[in-house]
Order: sequence, then structure tokens, then C-alpha cells
Amino acid sequence: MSEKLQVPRGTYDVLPQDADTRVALEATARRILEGAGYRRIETPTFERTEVFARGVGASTDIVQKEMYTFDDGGGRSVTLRPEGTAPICRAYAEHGMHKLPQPVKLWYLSSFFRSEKPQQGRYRQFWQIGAEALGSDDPAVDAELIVLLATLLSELEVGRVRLRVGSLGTLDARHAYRERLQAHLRDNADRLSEDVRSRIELNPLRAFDSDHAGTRAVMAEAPLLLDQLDRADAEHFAAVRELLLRAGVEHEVDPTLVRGLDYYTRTVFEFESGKLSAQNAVGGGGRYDGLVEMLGGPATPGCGWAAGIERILLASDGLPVAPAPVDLYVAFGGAQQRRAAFALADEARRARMNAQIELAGRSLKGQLKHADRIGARYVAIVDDETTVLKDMQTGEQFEVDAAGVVARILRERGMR
RNA sequence: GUGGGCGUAGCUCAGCUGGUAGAGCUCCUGGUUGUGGUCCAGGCGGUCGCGGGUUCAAGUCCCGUCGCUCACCCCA
Repeated sequence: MSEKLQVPRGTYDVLPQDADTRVALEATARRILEGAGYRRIETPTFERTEVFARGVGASTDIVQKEMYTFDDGGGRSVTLRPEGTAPICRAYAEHGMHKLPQPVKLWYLSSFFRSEKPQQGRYRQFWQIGAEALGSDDPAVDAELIVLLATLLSELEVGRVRLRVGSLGTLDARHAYRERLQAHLRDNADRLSEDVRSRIELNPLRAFDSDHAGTRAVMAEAPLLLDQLDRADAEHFAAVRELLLRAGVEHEVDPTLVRGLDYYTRTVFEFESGKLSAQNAVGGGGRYDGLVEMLGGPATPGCGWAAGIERILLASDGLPVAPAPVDLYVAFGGAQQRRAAFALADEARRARMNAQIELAGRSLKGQLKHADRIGARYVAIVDDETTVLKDMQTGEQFEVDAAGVVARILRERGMR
């Protein structure tokens, strides 16, 4: 025998018992988001590498070391999508969606790809539910999106959820702040951890997340972006918070909340679950007012979030899901009854019943056993002359006309 | 990329100080010249991740390698 093949590192099969749960999760997301006017969008699984290099930001870990990039055979560099927002902004610009009524509200459930070392809640191919609203900078857009995600997580019974919000200001303000922060870090470079020091030029905001003692001391004196927002940004942030409070969405302001993608402006937020271990972010997002323009479209404000399916599943208490009930199982004794049995199963299905037929050549005992295991409500045992219909709950059985089996079941159910 | 733990039947695992593989569950058959859920019996199923080494002998020791997993990092 040749070598047994396995899924590639960091990927997994969704087996039937897991698929049911995911379908339920998708149905819930769909109900909540479409109810609020968000419409489904699907973009290609891979894009021109440029979309992410420009959109996500060249200095990010995602672009620097986590993308699956390859030549498409025609000398073009393409990349398996590592996230969903940049492709949607590309689509917005490409299809002239700025001519539609604004904001354009979209949602997706797709898989994404990052070449990271896998661990709990982190895969190389992973699934996200996301929502984006493009074309309005109204703080109600930010608040609505956050409330929708909070609702979704709540309905999916994700346990011990905590929401942190912050604001990064405009790209200009963020840029100016970045330089001020870099200056502060350089002035105190000798007290910083090595990796923070080496990232001063690349990504100074990361320094806030360090747990290195010296670094923390330096960061305690560091200027905070939140304190230096310009008037419009500060008002925007205050309005978002006000709306969240009105909606009863508890949150805490985190002035050091940093998202690892370069396109964020103004509002950023993150939901984490205490039920998760290292990878505790279950969903997050923010505003990205310059992104569409960066990808060649008109200047367009936007805001959105993404939530990880695997992490929701890990942190969820609920999501009870059963496979489809079986109304009728058609059993038969020998090959000579197969045609009649097949016809009966077909007839039952046409009558909208969930019907299954014996397909493995089991003994009659084995067939009944199997019917019991899959939870069949009725079993029809097809014989040459007669057909016996058995009620698997009561154990009762009656001889019926083969032609009358379906009608009989429908009548029995009606009586209940 | 850096560390720790682990890799024995489809699944969960047992195999002490080395002597050439077991259990439970699942699945199938029989116990009723065709009728389930309990019970009983039997059967299917493993090159003990892979490669090398030590040894008369390795699942068991050593080295390497691959994979899984957890953490760092990063993120959903």
C-alpha cells in the first residue's frame, strides 16, 4: 500500500457531524445580517497580490510572511486571500458601487489563507463571517456593525465575551502620531525588548502589546493616540460610544488597541472570549476610510468586521443541531423486492417525506437495527405480497397495501 | 520561525524493567427457515507515523525525520 495521505498542515475536513453545526451558524448570521440590509458577496479565492500588498499594508505580518503567493502561470503574481476587506473594497471600486445608494452593506462567509504555524483556533485555511458597510462615515455605521456582531455572538452563545474599542484617528493623525511614538521609542531604546526595538520603524504600535517589563515601563509614559485625536475624530469616537451605550452594548475603551492591518482609521474594536486560550480574539474590525482609494477607487469611507468560525465554534456553549429526521426507512428481504422498495422510497420522497432505503444488503435484523440507529420514525418492510408498516416508537405494525404506505403514514402523522 | 508534549486498529486507549500486538466503542453476521433499541457469541480491522542504529530479539532503548498538538509571535 502506498503512503496514506492527510490534509495539508493547518487544514481540516469538515465532516458531516460538524457540517450541521456550521450550517446552523451560517443560518443565524444570515438572518441577523440580511435582516439589517446586508447582502451576501463572494469574491475570488485568490486575487492579484497587489490587492493585499497595497490594501493590507506592506509592513504587516500578514503581507510580510503569511501569504500564499504564487505565479498564475502567465507571469502574474496572485495570492490566496488572507482576509476579506481588501478584496471587497477592490470589488466596490471595480464595479462602480459608489453609484449605488450608500452605504453599500455587504456580508460574507468564506475561507481565508495564512501560512502561520497552526494551533488551537488558528488554521492555515480558516473561515470567517464578515460584514462591511462602504460609503458612509456616519458613526451610526460603526455602531450598527458592532451591535450586529455583538448580537451574532450572543445568539450563537459565545461565552464570556469582552468588547474593547478604540480609535486610531485619520490616516494623517495616525501618521503624525506614529512619528511621535517612534521618537519616544528611540529615546528609550535601551530599555526596550529586542524585538520591540527592531520593530520601531516597522510597526511601533505593537510595542503597546509587549509584556516585557522594560518595554511596559516605557509604554506607560508613551503618548496615547486617543489623547491626541483631532476634534472631528474625537467627536466621531464619542458618537460611536454613545450609540453603543444606548444599545446596551457594554464595552471598554482601550487606548492601546491595535489592529494588525494598516488600513484602519478611526474606530477599531475587538471581541474576545474568555473561553478561548491563546487565540482569544473571536471577532474584530474597524473603520478604513482610505482603503477603497488606495485600491484605485474613489475616496470612500468604510467600516467592517470579521469573526472566526473556528473560534466561535470553540467558544460557543450552544449550537445544538441534529441531523435531518428520517420519516421512513424502506427495508426489504431479498433482491426480488428491491424494485418495489425503491419505488416506495421514491414515492415517499415525492410526498416530501425524508425517506431512506436499504443500500448495503443487510439482513432484515440488520436493517431494523440500522433504521433504529438513524432514528427512523417508520419502517416499511416490503414483501412479495404484502408490505408491513412498523411504527418504531410504539413497536406497532400493520399490514398495508404497498400502494397505501405513504398515505397511511401521512394519516398517522396527521392524527398526532 | 523558536520552544514543550505526543504519535499503537475507523474512534478512545492499555501494553511494567526489550521477547516478535490487546481492550472498549463502532461496523457486519448469528442466537428467531427474514423485524430494532438490552444481552450473548463470532467476524472484519494494525508494516505499533516513517527511516536508520543497538541487540539473538524493539511498540518498548538511541539518533534522525515527518506529522499532530500547546505556547511564543501574530491574528479571526
